[in-house]
Amino acid sequence: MADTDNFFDRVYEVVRCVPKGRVTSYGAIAKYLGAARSARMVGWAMNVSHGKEDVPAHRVVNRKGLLTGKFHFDGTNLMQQLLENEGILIENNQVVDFAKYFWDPAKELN
DNA sequence: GGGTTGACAACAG
DNA sequence: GCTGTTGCCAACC
Repeated sequence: MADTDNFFDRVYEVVRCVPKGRVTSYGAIAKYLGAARSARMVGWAMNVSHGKEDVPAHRVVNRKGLLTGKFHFDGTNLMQQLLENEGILIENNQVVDFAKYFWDPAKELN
């Protein structure tokens, strides 16, 4: 386990550290990992993290706060329901007051 | 070893 | 402001 995950494991760790009621963006995580231009890698990691309950992928949204990956979840609005359960309001597949709920690992974890 | 894909992001039109 | 294209890098076929 875990020798092939080095890049993903970093993502898991960051996402896992995201406090409840907060959301982060792929770019923020990627940038924290030193791969700011590789935000897609974060999304790929999320795909693998799908089977990991410790990785709240629903707290990870794109730069616009849009729930891009909600279609990848089991249900259609499962991701939204989870975020609402965290206390985050979602409207039109987008996080309300995204900037307020935005959690920057490079800043918070620093 | 090579080509395509991908839960994004930034720039150009 | 939105749509289209490019870039980036790792995984998948």
